[in-house]
Amino acid sequence: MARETVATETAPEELTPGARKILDAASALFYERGITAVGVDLIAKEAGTTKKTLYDRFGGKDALITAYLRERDLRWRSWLTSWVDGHAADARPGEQLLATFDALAEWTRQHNPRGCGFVNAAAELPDPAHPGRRVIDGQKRWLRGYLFELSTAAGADDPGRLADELALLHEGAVVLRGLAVVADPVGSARALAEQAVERALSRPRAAGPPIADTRPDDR
Amino acid sequence: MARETVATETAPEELTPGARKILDAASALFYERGITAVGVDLIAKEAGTTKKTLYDRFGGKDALITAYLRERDLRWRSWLTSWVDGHAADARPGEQLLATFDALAEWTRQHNPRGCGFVNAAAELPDPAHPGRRVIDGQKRWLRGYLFELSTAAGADDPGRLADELALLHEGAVVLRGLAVVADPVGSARALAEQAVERALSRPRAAGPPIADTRPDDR
DNA sequence: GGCCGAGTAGACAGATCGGTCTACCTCGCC
DNA sequence: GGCGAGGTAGACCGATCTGTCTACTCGGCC
Repeated sequence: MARETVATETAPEELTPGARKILDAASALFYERGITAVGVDLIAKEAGTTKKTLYDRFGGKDALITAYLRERDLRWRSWLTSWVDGHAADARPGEQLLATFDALAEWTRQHNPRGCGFVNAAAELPDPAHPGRRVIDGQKRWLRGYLFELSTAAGADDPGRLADELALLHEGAVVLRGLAVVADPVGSARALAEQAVERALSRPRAAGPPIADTRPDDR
Repeated sequence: MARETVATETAPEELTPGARKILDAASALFYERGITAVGVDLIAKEAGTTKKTLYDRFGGKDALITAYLRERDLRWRSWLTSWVDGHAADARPGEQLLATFDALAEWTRQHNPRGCGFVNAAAELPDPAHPGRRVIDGQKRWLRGYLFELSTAAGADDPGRLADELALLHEGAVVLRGLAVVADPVGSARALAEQAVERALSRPRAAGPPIADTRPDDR
């Protein structure tokens, strides 16, 4: 029983060819049609494999859902960090914070026509005990933490507040991308972010003990 | 066939007692557990009625989903407008725009522990032809239009841009409410909104022809 | 009294759900 | 040559899905 769940524990590169095809098919179907609405039969058929392989490699649908979320999370993290590192490495303070919105713009263009995959998944996983929920929480916490780091490095007067605000703008932009009601949500978010960053940097943090982060609950 | 769909076309007050119980039960279950995951048998059982009544009154699950979204939409609209009218009727310009976030704060406290019901529903209704999608689009467009009206009344220099920004902040706040990663998302959104409103009102609109709205696609 | 809208009770249908199973094939490695 | 991991093919299970149906009850209205 412990061996079968190996696919959800190790790096995605170590997946068996069959498991790789299944995870690819499941990722596309889960995002495009919803998690509950997609059955394991369809996934196996779309992947060109059989349910046997699916259950041998992943153990069950819940584990497959979790693997889908985990891989999407990893992809987003490396996308964002490599973009920020590459496009604003030695720019003026605050530029890296705004670069996250440029990364988001390109990400949504390529991978997010239907809104945030994690928000959508959370809507379908109401049970807080579901393993996928931990991945979703981790993704949101990671982004907020990353923004907190960049805010601190930029010298924001209250990096915790700025991180909260920028995380909010990220979420709002991604969600509105999926609902065609605002012309350029990422652009609007970036404009608001510029204001927020400007304000946070206009009153530079006083020298002294570093300001503690004010995250809601770190358990 | 035309008669059966009466419940989805008329005001919710005109619902039959049985239909009322079914819609109430369905609304709670759809929001708390997700739309696809909830079956009609459970809805009928939870409502203390039978499937027969459900199909006689609503015609089918899709129509029931649409009725759920429609009623939730109406409730939110009247909640927001009455709050804004009551709490900031004769205040200084821009105050009404910020009052929408106070209304949102109380709304999420009472009705939105699991994020935006419309965003969650959109995640489960990928088919653009589903009648529920029109309700979701209508809700988002209405909010954006309402914010545009308030922005214009407040004398914003670019009410279209301000409406886009405030709509974005609303969405971000509601979504983040459902994911406990930011301490007070509505508060953060309100803080950002204050900045945006202040900026939009600091350069009052020049006299002359009214600025045309720049909505993405009004069909 | 007669009628009809509304509701209850519950069987029923066909499809699909997640999940298990047997049987067989193929490939690389010892 | 033998062995085991990975895969294919497909039957099978019980449960649940949406949706339909018959039969009966109740209450208000003409």
